[in-house]
Amino acid sequence: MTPDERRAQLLHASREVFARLGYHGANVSDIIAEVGVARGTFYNYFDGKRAAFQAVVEEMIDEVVSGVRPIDVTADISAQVRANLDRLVRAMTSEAVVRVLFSEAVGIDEEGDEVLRAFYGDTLGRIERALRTGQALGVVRAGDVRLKARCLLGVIKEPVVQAALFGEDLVPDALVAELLEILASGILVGD
Amino acid sequence: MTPDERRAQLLHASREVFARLGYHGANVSDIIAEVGVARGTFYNYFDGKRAAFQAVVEEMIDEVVSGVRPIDVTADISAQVRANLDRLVRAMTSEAVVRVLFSEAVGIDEEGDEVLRAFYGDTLGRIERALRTGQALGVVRAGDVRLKARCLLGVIKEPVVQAALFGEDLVPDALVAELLEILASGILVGD
Amino acid sequence: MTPDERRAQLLHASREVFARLGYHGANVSDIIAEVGVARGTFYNYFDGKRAAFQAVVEEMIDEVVSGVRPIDVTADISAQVRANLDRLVRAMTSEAVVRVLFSEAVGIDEEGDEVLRAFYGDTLGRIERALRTGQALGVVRAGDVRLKARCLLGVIKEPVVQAALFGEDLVPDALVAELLEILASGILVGD
Amino acid sequence: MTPDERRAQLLHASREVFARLGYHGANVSDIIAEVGVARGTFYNYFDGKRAAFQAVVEEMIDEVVSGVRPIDVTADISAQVRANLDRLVRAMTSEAVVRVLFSEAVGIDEEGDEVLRAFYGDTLGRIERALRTGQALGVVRAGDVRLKARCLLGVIKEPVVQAALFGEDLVPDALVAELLEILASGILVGD
DNA sequence: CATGAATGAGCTTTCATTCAT
DNA sequence: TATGAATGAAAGCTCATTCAT
Repeated sequence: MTPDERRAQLLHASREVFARLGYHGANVSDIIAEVGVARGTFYNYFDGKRAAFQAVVEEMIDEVVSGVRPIDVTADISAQVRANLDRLVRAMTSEAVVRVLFSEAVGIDEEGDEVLRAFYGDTLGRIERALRTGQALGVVRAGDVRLKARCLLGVIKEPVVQAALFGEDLVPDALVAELLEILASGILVGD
Repeated sequence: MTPDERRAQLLHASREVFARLGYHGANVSDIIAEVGVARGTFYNYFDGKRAAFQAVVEEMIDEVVSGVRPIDVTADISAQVRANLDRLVRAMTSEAVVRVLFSEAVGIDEEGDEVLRAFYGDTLGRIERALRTGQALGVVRAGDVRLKARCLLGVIKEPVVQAALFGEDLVPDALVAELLEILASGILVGD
Repeated sequence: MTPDERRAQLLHASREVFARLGYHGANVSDIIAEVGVARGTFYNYFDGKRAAFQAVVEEMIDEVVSGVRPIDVTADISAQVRANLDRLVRAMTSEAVVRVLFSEAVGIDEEGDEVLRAFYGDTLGRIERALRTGQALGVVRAGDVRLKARCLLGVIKEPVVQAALFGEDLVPDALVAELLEILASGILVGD
Repeated sequence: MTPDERRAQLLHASREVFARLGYHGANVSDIIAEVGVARGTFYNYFDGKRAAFQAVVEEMIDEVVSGVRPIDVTADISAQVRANLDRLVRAMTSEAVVRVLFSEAVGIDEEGDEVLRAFYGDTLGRIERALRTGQALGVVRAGDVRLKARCLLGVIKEPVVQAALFGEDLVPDALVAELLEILASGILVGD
């Protein structure tokens, strides 16, 4: 087993353990037990529990962020929006991601918050840009884009978080459909 | 100082400390230092750190939930919706509430999750009922009410959470206005 | 047992243990075992192993330093010198003091070195002042007082250190007598 | 690179590292990093950290001890004494030697103490023999030679140790001159 | 009721050493 | 000989909780 494989193995185990037990509930012991490796080995690959968690968070952030692609205004926009939404929802529809990224990662320490701010800053920035492009094209309503972006993020995230909290399986397609409708028309019957 | 006052005092201090330091970052020492009372006294009023936190969470849940009143269909509906949103946003626009309820309270233990599920179940139930009423009245679009309710919660909650994460002051009025627009018409320019 | 007594008890045990095992050889476990107290109790009284050691060192420094009294030039000088030497030698003729102060305390960390520098600075300062007074009175040879002071300290300290290293019992009186002779006439037969 | 060269290289690096960081502060990692060699290689040449330190100590002891030559009574004695002192002071006036030999080497374990006892026994034995010769020749005062030897060692060693502790540069010539005066006449103005 | 000294399980982390390649 | 991944014993420290006063 090469060092790279070992590291991957430990990272994977960390992800499992942190998702199952949470940051504070998880021990280094749990992680090494999962891999079947000695305590010292863990510290050969990560600076500590905190660093392993950070690595897990960053991996998850990558998964989520990489799903959001910039909109090509010369192609079918609504198809791209739908595709982005779809990838985003699917990336978030992993209990592990929800648990770790949206719950455990919050408020561990200042450095962790920094990473999270970077994540949200990045994600929201992408959404904002898309919205601004949409405004220029006349397909997005006028108004505070930052606020709209946050609302949009919330409308996507919350159903996922709630499904995880209640242990339900989320059907991505249904959520995407609902989201598209809300995007298009809101919730109230506009006349 | 009567026992009730003592308990209130300790609860208040707990709230402050948990909001400032988070559940895992806070010590019983911090709480008793805030009140200026001996360690044993704390345990005379609460079963432990966990129980004090639970009490804080429940107090906060009450504050948030009590803001959402049932809609009286014989009166001006949109005014009631606006008023509900307003109270909800204001109740959540306390850094303490956001920090404790939306971050720290998640995933501490199974019992805590139960309380949280109750909270969200209650809140979402109220929203669902309102939506169903709205559907019956023809002012809310058809479709999965549970999903809509969660989306609605997210659209309210996320801007608040993000503002807290980035340390910004949130203007409730602006948020409420935005929310109303999204409710009514979505984000995209309807045809 | 009052807190003060407890602290004294722990300090005493720390002194014993550090003297016997050295700083690096000693564990907090050794100290609490000596007292028969729980681990946490130790940390209620000292910030940690390092702090307990510091306290021991400072106690010992006090014992040694307090033995050196300023010379009253209006009284019998040589008697005072003899008395000072006597107290100094006796204070240092404790295996514990020698071991801890002259061996273990050196080079633990920068803060520890600072304390040690303060100790030596203080002690050597007293000796220097006495020598300068002696020079003014014409009873001490001219020359670099700082260097003389260090030589003087060495001539006192080394026999004590060596006796400890070889596990011999040192007879303070014999050492004091020898020191007085060296002070007065050196080692070589003067012309 | 021959095995002998490798060993010398590792020994040199150990010396550097132990002098800089002290025995307990130094890691095997530090030593191999200094040489740029793998961990296992270190253990091919030394039995372990302890053994490498011992080798360093013994090397230093040789340097110091070899400076003290027996007195040839048929030649100029005081010139030989001066030369011995000079070599001794110069050998000790290396921060590395002082740090390692006079601080770190003390009290590591029983075996280390044995080596140190051997060193001091040897050095003090040489000094004692010289003193005894001097007594026979009538140039050294009568009295306990062992005690005198220790005092003599202390008067040499302490200024060196103090200079190292305070980070001062020691001028060997000045120290030698002072030592010669103390040897000859003590510190007090005789008769 | 209030006090606060005592408890001790449990956690993270270090690092000298080994040994298969 | 050189390598370096793996090992695991051992240490320091925290802090929620208890209970005798």
